[in-house]
Amino acid sequence: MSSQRESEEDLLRLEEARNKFISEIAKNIHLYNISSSVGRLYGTVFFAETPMTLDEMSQSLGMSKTSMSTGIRALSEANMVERVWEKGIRKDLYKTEDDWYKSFSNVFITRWRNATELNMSAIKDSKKMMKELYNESNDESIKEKVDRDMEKLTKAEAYYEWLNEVVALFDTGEIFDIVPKKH
Amino acid sequence: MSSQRESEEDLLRLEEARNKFISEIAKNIHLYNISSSVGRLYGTVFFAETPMTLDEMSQSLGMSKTSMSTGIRALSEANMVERVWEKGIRKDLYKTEDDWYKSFSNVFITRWRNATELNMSAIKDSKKMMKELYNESNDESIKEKVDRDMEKLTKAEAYYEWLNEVVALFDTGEIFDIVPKKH
DNA sequence: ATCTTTGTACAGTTTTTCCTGTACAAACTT
DNA sequence: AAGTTTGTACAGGAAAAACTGTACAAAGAT
Repeated sequence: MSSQRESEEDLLRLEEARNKFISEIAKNIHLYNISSSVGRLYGTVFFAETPMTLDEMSQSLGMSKTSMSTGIRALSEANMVERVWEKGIRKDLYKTEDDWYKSFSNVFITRWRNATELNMSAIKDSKKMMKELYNESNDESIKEKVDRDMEKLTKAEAYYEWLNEVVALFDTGEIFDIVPKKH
Repeated sequence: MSSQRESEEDLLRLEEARNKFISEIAKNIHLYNISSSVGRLYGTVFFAETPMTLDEMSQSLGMSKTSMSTGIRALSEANMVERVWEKGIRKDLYKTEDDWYKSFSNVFITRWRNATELNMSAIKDSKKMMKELYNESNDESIKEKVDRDMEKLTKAEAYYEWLNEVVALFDTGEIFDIVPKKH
């Protein structure tokens, strides 16, 4: 038999244990470009026994419902939480995406693919402008400068091509042949 | 022969071509947890024909020398620029690290390794607390909750182990056997 | 030893980000 | 149809980050 008092103490201890992990998540989630307090939100939903409503989150974190709304949106965009349907319940319900591999890949792939593509396209533009300048200029010192710059850009380009292939490794799931998922 | 006027125009065009790339870097450098204006600083040093002093950067960007100092420190910590010695020159000189693979790896590895290790250690702590609670509690509903939480944490742990191995792939350079460097 | 140059710590200001409360539209209930 | 409930847009306020100028210590020049 367990007394009421004991149970309350136990619940506090459970809270404490959960909080340890939640705090760490909050500290490191900036790697996903997500703020620390939205990280706490994630942690809260992660440990929730059932999918949570915005009001429950607000209550649990002592923050406004508006913040919960924007926080959940950020987490959704990063594929870290998802909306869940339950019949008879009018409020929106959210749970954490339980495939951690998927959320990591999603964030990593989208961010880096986007960056490499934009950078590569900027390099192409810059090179094109420089080539034209090279052909049209009569100034030797300018031509030398352009030459050096183009070389630098070509090196950068090669790197971005490499990075793009690395991203593809994750995108295709090939990475899991190299480093298998753990169970 | 090239006139003075022509050369000035050419220099402007070169500036413009460089700026195209610099702006793109500035836009995407937040992926390295570096602010946009420090990204411009990076780009400026990248295209400089010789290593730059803080005063030259300040002049070139129209920003305070203090900002250059802190900006360069951030870039150094990310291994994106390095200090360079030239005899007879008293001022500190900086150039960009020209091995892009190295700077990427450095940032990626340090950040993610650090995060995974802290998270794994937090998971271990949380699990330990939960195990103790499980053994000491007499409340069945608490025990169930603890059970479910531990399962969640175990899943997260497996993921972090995987991530850690992925980081090792980059750390050891093994990644270059899988996706070879471009030339 | 004195004078100059150079990088950065620090305090104050500006800009940006984060958070809240109010207000309201969309959807549901009666 | 009128009345509720629920999520979010938006404006204003609080907190954090970025930037600047001043001041000074360390190192170099005279």
